[in-house]
This record gives sequence, C-alpha cells and structure tokens, in this order.
Amino acid sequence: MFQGASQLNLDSKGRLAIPARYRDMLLAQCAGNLVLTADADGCLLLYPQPEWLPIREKLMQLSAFNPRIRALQRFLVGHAEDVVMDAAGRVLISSTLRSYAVLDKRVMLVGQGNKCEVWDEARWQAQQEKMNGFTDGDLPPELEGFTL
Amino acid sequence: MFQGASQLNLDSKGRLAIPARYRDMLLAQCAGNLVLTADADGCLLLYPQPEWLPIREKLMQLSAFNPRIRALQRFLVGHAEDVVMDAAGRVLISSTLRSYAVLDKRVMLVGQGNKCEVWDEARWQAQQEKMNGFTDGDLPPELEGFTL
DNA sequence: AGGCATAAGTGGGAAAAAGTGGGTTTTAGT
DNA sequence: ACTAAAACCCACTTTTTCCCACTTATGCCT
Repeated sequence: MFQGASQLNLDSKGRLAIPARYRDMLLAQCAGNLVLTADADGCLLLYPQPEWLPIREKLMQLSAFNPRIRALQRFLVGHAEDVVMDAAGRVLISSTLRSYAVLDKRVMLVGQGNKCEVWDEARWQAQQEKMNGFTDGDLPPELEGFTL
Repeated sequence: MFQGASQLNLDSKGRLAIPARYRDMLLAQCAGNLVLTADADGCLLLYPQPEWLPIREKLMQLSAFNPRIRALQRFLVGHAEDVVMDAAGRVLISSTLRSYAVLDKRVMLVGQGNKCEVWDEARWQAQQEKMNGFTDGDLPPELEGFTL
C-alpha cells in the first residue's frame, strides 16, 4: 500500500526514481511491471499492473452509450502505458504523459492506497491549498460521524 | 490511551523522543510501529499503526469522484508515513512533515485518546488562546445538555 | 540526607543504502 | 542503412540508518 509524499527529481532523460521503500514490494508483487496513466485533476496515476487490470476491465464493461462514461474510458485507458522499473528502481515517463502533467524536474510522488499520484511540485502545492477552509460549509454526508 | 501534554525538543536530525510513559505500551501494542501524518489545523498526528490502518481503509473506500473527499484522501493518506521507534524511543520526523507543521526545536506532544498531536510550541500556545471566549455565541447542538 | 544505581535524554560517528549522472549497446522506426 | 530513442550498465556522491557513548535526571536504599 502506498502512502506519504516524496519530493523527487526527474533526471535529464525523464526517468523517475521510485522511493526505495516501495521497491521490494513492487518487485515481489509485479516484478516491477507498472502502469502509468493520466488523472483528470492534472497529475499522473501509477498503479502496480495487477491493481490496474481489474480497474480497466470494470471501466470497459460500463455502458458505451453514456457520453460521460465514454469520455472517462477514452481518458483513462487512452493514456495508460506499461512501464517497467530498471535495475536502479526507475521508470521512464513518456513525453506525452510528462507534458500532460507539466512535469519538468521537481515532482511529488504521493501515495494513495493502491496507487500513487505523480504531481508537478507547484501544482501539488496548489492542490494542498484546497484544504484551507475544508470544514467551511456542509460536509459530504459520507463524512458525518467520521472520526480520526 | 494518550493524554496530557509534554514539552519536547527535536534534536539536530529531526528526531522526536517519545515520552517514556508511552514506550512500554507502544512496544507491546505495535512493536514501536507508528504512523505520522498531517492535520488540517497545522499540527501532525501520531498514531500507533493498528489505530491508523482502519481509519485509512475507511477513508480510501469513500467515493473518489467527490472532490472534497478526494482532497481529504490526498491530504491525510498523502502525508502519512510509517515510522519506527529506535532503541532510545525516538522517531525521525521527515523534513516534509517538519516543514508542514513548522517544527524546528521546541515542540508540544499532546495526547488525544487514540492518537497524539505534535505541535510547534508557539502554534500550540496560539491554539490554546482560541479557548478564550469558547462559550461565546451558539454552542454546537451536540453539546446541548453535555455536562463535565 | 547523601550517595549510588538505574533509567532517560542527547549527541554524534561509521557503515550501508539510496540517489544521481552519464556512457554504451540495442532496438525500432523511417 | 541511418537516425533517434530507449534499455542497460556501471561508478560516484549523498543521504539515511543504526549503533554506541556520554550526560542528566530520578528514585531508592542505607
């Protein structure tokens, strides 16, 4: 499971070094086979391949006649790329995905349970600002009674 | 259970010495495995790992399509880090979390039931000021009829 | 009440691991 | 066949982790 944020640097070839704490897990779980795709909020999503496959299957079984579902399918599956960790625990991010998420050098890798998010550092900061005033207004009903 | 506040000092490497009164309990409960994450009020939260895990599970099962829930997931899970007590009962606080909570040296550790809060001392003082005038204005309905 | 013993707080150093950068070979595409 | 990009590999630098030693505090026993 992924959690925690790491500030990382893409190297001159566009490679991303996966934090060491995840490497053994990823080698054991999927031999370093990962899937990168785009997220609607402007970051990338990084899944272990075994986590991604059932998500793709469920997604593609949804109705192809609902325009919003079609758009979601095109977006997620259309941007997905297989990547493999090299011996140093790095993955190459294609120029297509790099330009989608506006990644140049400074990047945040943010663990989110079964996946990680990859953010341009400045965009991540901006995203975090949204927590200011989080408790203003009505809370979503799912959070009623939620205790930390 | 955690209660009471302790004034502690981070050392030059950013390590926090857990008060001795909690150590035996933490070694027995979770072998020193703890989880540190950020709190929206500007402090950090320190959970024994067994307390944290069900909270994370409940959080990650909520809908990923609600923007406010997504923000909360990104914030809490995105900042969570596993830490382990060393032989001297200390945990290392990463520079990411230290800069989030503006921790330099003087720190307050405040017990809060199933978790502790970690505050920069000055911010803790400021937080306490907010208790002045607590009873001004309308009370939340949950406190109606509440007796101490 | 003094001193001794144990436990806690604190600091730092050395070994190991991880981050980083590039050079060379292979593959694919034109 | 030639070019360009990607995969692979190796070496160097930096960071992290683990361990040990010293100082300070606490409490117990004489």
